[in-house]
Amino acid sequence: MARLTLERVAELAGVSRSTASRVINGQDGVRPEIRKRVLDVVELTGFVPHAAARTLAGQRSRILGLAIRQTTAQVFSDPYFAALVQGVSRACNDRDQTLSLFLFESTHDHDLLPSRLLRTKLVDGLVITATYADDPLLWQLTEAGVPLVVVGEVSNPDIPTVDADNHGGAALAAEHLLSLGRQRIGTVTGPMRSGAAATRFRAFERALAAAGQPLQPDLVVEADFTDDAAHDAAKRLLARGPDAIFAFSDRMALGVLRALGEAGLSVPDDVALVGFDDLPPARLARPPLTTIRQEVEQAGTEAVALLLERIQDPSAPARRVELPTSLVVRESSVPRRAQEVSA
Amino acid sequence: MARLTLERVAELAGVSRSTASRVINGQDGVRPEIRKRVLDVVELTGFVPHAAARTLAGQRSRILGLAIRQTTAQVFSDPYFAALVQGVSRACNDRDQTLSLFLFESTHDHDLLPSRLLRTKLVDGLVITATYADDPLLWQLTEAGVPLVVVGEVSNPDIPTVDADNHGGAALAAEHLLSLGRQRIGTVTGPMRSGAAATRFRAFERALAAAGQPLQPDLVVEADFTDDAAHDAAKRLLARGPDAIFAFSDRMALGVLRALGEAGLSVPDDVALVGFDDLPPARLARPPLTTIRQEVEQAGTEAVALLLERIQDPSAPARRVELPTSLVVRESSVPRRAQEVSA
DNA sequence: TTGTATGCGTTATCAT
DNA sequence: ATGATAACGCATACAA
Repeated sequence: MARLTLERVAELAGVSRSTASRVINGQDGVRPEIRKRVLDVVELTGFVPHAAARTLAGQRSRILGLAIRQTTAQVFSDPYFAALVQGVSRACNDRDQTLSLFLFESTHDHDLLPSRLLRTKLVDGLVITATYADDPLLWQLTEAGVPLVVVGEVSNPDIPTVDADNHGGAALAAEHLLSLGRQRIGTVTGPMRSGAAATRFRAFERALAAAGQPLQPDLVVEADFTDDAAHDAAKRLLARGPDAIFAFSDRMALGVLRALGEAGLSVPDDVALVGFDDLPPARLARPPLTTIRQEVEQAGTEAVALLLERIQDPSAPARRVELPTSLVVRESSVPRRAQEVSA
Repeated sequence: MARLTLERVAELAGVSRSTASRVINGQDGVRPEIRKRVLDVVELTGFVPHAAARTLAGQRSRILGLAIRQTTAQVFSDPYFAALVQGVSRACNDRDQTLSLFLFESTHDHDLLPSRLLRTKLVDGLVITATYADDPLLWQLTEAGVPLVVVGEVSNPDIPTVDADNHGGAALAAEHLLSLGRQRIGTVTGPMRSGAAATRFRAFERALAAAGQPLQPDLVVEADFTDDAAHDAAKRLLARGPDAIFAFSDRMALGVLRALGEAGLSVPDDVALVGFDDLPPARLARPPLTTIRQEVEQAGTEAVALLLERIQDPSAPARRVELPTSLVVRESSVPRRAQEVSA
C-alpha cells in the first residue's frame, strides 16, 4: 500500500494540498466546514505528516537536542542528570518536540556536535549542560548560529541560561550551620571551573564572613562532583577537625558521609553535614541529609521553554531564568529530637 | 551566505551531483582521482549533508529511538537505565546514528509512540525496554512494521531481544548462598509480570530445590524494582527469620540493607545478602554488596547492533542475544576475614 | 478563503 | 565511470 500522504488526504477531503496543510498545522483562514472535513479524514486515516518532509520544506525539525558532557562514565548515573533528562523529556512531549540525546566526551566527539548536529540541521536547537563557564564549545555553537540554552552558568551573557539560585542556596547553607552554633565550618566544593561551584563558594564565603566568622582556607577542599572524590577530599578535611561541612551536591555529601563514618565521627553531633540538590538519595541517606533544595526537573522544562523561545526569535535578548532554592532540614544537621522540639 | 549543498560541492569539484553523492556515501565505482577531488572539497568546505533531505530521498533517517517506560518518576534515576542509556548512546555515536530518547508513561503517551515516532518515519527503529513480557505496545509496534529490539524478555519470539542470562545468574546466587551453609534462604523478587523477575525466580527456586533445600513460600516477598518497595517488603520478610536474602536488583538490595539495619541485624553474620546487577551502588554500599554481575552497558550497545541488523533486513529471523552473568563476592555475604582466607 | 506552483537537498534510476 | 532527471512529502509565497 502506498504511503499515506498529505496529497492523498487532501484528495479524500476534496481540497487542495495547501488547505489540508493549513488545517493540519492549525493555521486559520479556513472555513470551519472545510476544516472539519479535513480533520475527519485525518482522524479516519490516522494521517501523520512525514517528519523529514516537513523539516525539508519548513526549515524546522521539531527536534530538540540535549547535550551532556560526560566527564566520567559515572556522571550520567548522577541523579541530577537523571532528573534533568526527565524534565526535558516531559517538556518535549508536552510541546510536541522530539528529544535527541547527545552524551559526549570531551575529545573526539567534541567536533562531532557542531558538525553533525548543527550543519545537518538535525536539531532546531540545543539544551546543553555540564560544561564550564567559558567552554569553547559554547562559542563554537553560538558562532555556528545554533539556538542554545545552557543549564548552569556561563560567562557569555548572550546565551540564555536556566540555573538554580546558587548564591542564595549557599548562603542558606552557611546561615543554617551558623545558627547551629558551629565554629569550624568547612566545605567540600565542586571544581572551581564550574560556574555553579564558583558561585556557591563565593556566596558561602561571603555569608560566613558577614557573620563575623570567615571561612578558614584550610577547611576548604575541592572535589569533582562524584562521591568518590568527595570521600577522598573529606578525609583530608577531617584531619583539620571541622565541626560542620557543606558539600556542593548531595552525591558528594554521600561521599563525605562515608568518610565521616569511617573516621568514627557521629553526624550531626560531631560534624553537621549539609548537601545541595535534594534529590532522592538525600532522603535515603543515613542519617537523612539536610540539603539545599533546587528544582532540577523544573530546570529541564524551563530550559525547553527558553529554547523554544530562542528558536522562534533568535535575536531576542537572552533571558536568564533563576530557579529558587530552599533549605531542607533533616537529621544530618539537626538531631530528630531537636527537630521535634522546634516543630 | 547560501547554505552549502551537495550541488555546490559538486560544482566546486567539477563533477555532477550524483558523483559527489557517491563519494560522500562511500560507494565505489568512482575513479580514485575524482574521489579525491570531491573529498578535498568536502574537507575544505566542511560540508555535511542535510539530514532531512537525506531521509526524504533515501528512506532512512539514521535516527534510532530508545524508549523507556516510566513506571515512576524514580525509575529513570535507576542506575540500570543510566548504564543502558550510556551503552546505547555510545553505540549510536560509534555507528553514526543519532539517538532519540522517549520516556513515556503508560497512559497518554502510549499511543504517542506508535503514531508520532513511527508513522512520521522519524526513527528507523526502536530499542525498547522496561516493558513486560506480553506488553500490547510491542504488538502495536511490530504490527506497524517498526524494526524493534527489546532489552529484556518478551513472549513474542519474532522480536529480537538482548538480555542477561537471568537463569544462570539466579542459579549462581542460589548456589553461593547454599555454599555458605545458609538454611533459611529468602528472596525479594521483582514484579512477576516482568520477564526478568519471573525467570530469575524460577531459576532460583529450581537451584534451591536441586540442592534438596526447596524455597519456602513464606520466605518470598515481591516488590517493584525500587529500593523503597524492597525495604518495605524486606520488613515483612524479616519477621520470618531468614538467614539469607537474594534481592533481584542492587537497588532493591539497598532497600533490604536499610531494613536489615533498622532491625538491628548484622550483615552478613545474621543475614547474608546478594543483589543483582553490579552497578556502582553495589560497591559503595555498606557493607559492599555481593551481587550477580550483568553487563548492562554492553546490553545497550548490543541492542543497537541488533537493531541495525534488523533495519537492514527486517525479514531475517529474530536473533536473541544473551549476555553472561557472574558472581561477584563482597562483604554482604562473606566477611572480609573469610575472603582473605580463601584468597 | 482557497488553489497553484515552486523549492527544500538529497538519493536513486536510468541513460550514456 | 559519470551525468541527467525524477522522485521523496511537505510548506509557503503568490495568484485567484
